[in-house]
Amino acid sequence: MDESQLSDRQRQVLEAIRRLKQETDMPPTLREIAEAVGLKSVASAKYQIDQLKQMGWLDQIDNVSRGISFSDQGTRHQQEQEAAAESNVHLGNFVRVPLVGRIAAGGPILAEQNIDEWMTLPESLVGKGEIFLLKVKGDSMIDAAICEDDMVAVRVQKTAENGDIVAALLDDSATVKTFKQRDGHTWLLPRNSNYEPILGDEAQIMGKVVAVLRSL
Amino acid sequence: MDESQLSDRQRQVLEAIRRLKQETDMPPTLREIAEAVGLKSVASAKYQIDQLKQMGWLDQIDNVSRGISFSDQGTRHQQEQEAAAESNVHLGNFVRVPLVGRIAAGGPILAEQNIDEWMTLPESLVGKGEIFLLKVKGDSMIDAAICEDDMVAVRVQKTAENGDIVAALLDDSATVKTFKQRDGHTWLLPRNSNYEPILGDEAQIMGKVVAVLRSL
DNA sequence: ATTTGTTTCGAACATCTGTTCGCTTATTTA
DNA sequence: TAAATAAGCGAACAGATGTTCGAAACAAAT
Repeated sequence: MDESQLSDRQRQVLEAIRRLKQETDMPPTLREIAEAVGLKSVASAKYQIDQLKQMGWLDQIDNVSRGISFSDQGTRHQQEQEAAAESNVHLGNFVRVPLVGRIAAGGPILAEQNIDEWMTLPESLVGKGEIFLLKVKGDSMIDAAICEDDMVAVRVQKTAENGDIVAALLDDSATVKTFKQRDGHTWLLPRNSNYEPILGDEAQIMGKVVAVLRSL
Repeated sequence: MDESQLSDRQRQVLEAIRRLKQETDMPPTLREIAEAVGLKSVASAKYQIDQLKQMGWLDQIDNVSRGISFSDQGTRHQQEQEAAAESNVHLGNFVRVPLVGRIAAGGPILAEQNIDEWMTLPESLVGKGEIFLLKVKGDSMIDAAICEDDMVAVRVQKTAENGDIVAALLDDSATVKTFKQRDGHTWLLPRNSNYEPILGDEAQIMGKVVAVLRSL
């Protein structure tokens, strides 16, 4: 994804989208883009958008007004732009994460009714991605230094690597265990010699534990 | 601008706008709002928006799709909401805490040259008071579920109670141990059978550990 | 010069979105 | 009880927005 393969017009369009989005706090319409870069037809703007979409710079939702957004790659580039433009202003990045209470199998984990409260944490602690907090029940992970009533920050992902500490859904209840695949089976390993490994073939991986928080 | 004059429905609408805006990175349409809060008519959503607009909570550009934004006052309130983390009881603020690096005996612990970086944490996690962060060296507290490279939040205080986990200054280096007074002596107890208790009569108590943070 | 591909334009169209209106329902007030 | 107010609904309408299509302008290559 090299910027050098962009035409002047394409750079102009990307920059206009960034600027308009910052000014109005919402993505621009095709007509707003057309006017911003001096195109006299909406179709021309759409043509440019379609090109950038195909090149992977933009995402767009069909038939949705202002449905333009930067793709992951495009976002990365935009952030570099912004960082270069205003280098000293370090706006601390924060993530607003829900503390999930009741867990119901089947339904979406992050449904509104499951959320007890919200907490805002620095991104330096939990990283990027979709994060939620889970309160730890029991002492099955004590040898991994995770105690009862600790809060774990979980980044949503469907799979995991061997050795990752994951939050998994098993029989309507969430559990935190070490993830291990072996002999074609998935195991959820407690880190406490008083507990036995759990066969996790039927378990649903909610995400990977990326941080541990404990209030004393 | 008191929140108490808001009806349940109005609170619901404000919250939905905030949530949808965060999820989609653009303000919602009236129909999206209607569906989000369970209103079956677009007109009902507009009715609510008009109310909130008149009350000064929202701004809206006429005839512009997704033209809804929080007014200055509304934004202020939203930020308070976020800062408060919507916790049911705790209207906690945020605390800006320094991560202390090098420790020098004698001098003030929180001197500027000792501070590596700053982190902003929710007060619900670390509580009130003068707080600093310390990176843990070694595994002497492993049985208290505090590992090497964990960060402990320390609330500054000169004394401690038996059983408290404290940060203490001993021979120019900071250490985290369990505090115990017995037979007129102060002991700093490691929580790892490989280590021996330390006589802490000469140690300077920096403060009490009130939280543990671990990034994985 | 001809061809080819890219880009722009204008217009028509389909869909989305905001607005208005009359009517109902429930709640509050007189 | 009756009137008034608040809240919601459905439908129709108008304006905004995305989409499609054909034609024209333009540049580069043959």
